[in-house]
Amino acid sequence: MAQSDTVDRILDAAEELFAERGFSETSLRMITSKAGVNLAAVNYHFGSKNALIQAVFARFLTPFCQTLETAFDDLEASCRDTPPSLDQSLWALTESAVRMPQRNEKGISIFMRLLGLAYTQSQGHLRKFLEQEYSEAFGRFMALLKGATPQLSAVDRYWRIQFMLGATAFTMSSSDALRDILQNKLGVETTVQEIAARLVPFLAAGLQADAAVPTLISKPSVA
Amino acid sequence: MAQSDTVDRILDAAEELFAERGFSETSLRMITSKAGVNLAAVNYHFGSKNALIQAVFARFLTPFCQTLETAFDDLEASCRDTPPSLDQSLWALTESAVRMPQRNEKGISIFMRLLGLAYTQSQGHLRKFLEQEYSEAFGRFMALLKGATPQLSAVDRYWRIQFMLGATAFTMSSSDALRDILQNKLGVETTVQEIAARLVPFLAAGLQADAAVPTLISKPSVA
DNA sequence: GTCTGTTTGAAACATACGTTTGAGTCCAGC
DNA sequence: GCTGGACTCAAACGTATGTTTCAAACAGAC
Repeated sequence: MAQSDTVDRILDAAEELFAERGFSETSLRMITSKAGVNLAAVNYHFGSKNALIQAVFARFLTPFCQTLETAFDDLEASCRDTPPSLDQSLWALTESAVRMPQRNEKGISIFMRLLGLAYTQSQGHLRKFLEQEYSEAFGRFMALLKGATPQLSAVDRYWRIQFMLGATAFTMSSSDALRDILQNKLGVETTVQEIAARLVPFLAAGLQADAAVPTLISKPSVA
Repeated sequence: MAQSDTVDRILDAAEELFAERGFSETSLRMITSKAGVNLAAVNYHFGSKNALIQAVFARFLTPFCQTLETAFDDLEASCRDTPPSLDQSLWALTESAVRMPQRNEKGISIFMRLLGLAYTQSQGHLRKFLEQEYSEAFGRFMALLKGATPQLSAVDRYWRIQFMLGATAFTMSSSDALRDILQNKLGVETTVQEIAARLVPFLAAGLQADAAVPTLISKPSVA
């Protein structure tokens, strides 16, 4: 075997199982038996289950963030004085995600689902790890959004970015199930790229909507 | 004690702990010790942990769906020939949520977080239970959305509804964390009502955005 | 007061988990 | 050929979980 083929097999199995079932619902025994390796191999190679979780994220997030930074460099270089538009920034992001070299056809949806889980499941160690490692790329994207929406207040922008993250993470994390439902209901096939193509205008429109007055809750008058 | 005060104390404790930590991360022992009751009481009164989870949802979801159906009745009665507008439908939903009688000040955010968790954590039994019990109200809301967006194709509408669900479920499921971050960053306090008030225009704008051509993936030309 | 069904209590049960151990295997370097 | 470090393996460890048990306490009806 190549030097520590075991490590990769553990990572592959863990990635898929985590994406399917979440972190706490996936045991090391499931992972090792799917990977066809010994139970002790996880603690030998990674140290702990938490460290394995972080390694799974690092394996796809590190190259993704490099791709992303390059895309941002290109974007900023191409329009030196005016800030990049919202569409351009969103496309830079989605393209980097879609164009990532995938291990298999499920790659992109596993990727998205893991990101969604990272936000959703309250794994303190993961949140800290991601903040430490990848805050730079995230910060650059935020700055791009800020430049593209100067009309928004900081608070409005903050919440709308959370809404965007939610729509993206949620949709992509269950994209397989949602595609199946659509296939059954309307007989329509869909690719992840098409979902992204539908998502981007939705997000852009939401982010640029007229700001509401958030302190007043009032029912719109009927007709 | 009143007849099975124990049941309510278990439900209260479970509700709060589930919202804080998720389902699998909350043990029956945490729940019973927080509730000040014996461990066996859960299995005696509810039968199993899964049944307790469902009971927690039923306690707030059943009255909520009744409120919701009434709001939908009113809405449809008030505009007999033209279908209710998108804003009206969205407001009927959020108002029903916000106006629910709360057990305490954390009530609404617990409510929202639980709904988010129900979507996010892959609890098969919960999903089945919710579909069985509450599909009617959900179906009515879908029909309202359909009437309010006749310009959208079925496929477009399908995906945009998923985007809306995602933004809502995701934001609400981490609303406490997101509020804390905003408090630290910009020193702004936020209520769940305000989040909802910001979310509605975002969703409405996204749902009504011009439809994109989803089969073509093309980078927007620079500047 | 006694009886009956309901509810509580402390303890145990079986199982699953993450982790550790220590013997065994493999292979490059000398 | 031997040695030493890297790796694998089966087994065990300690702990935590959901669930069950059965005796004790309680309540209301007669």
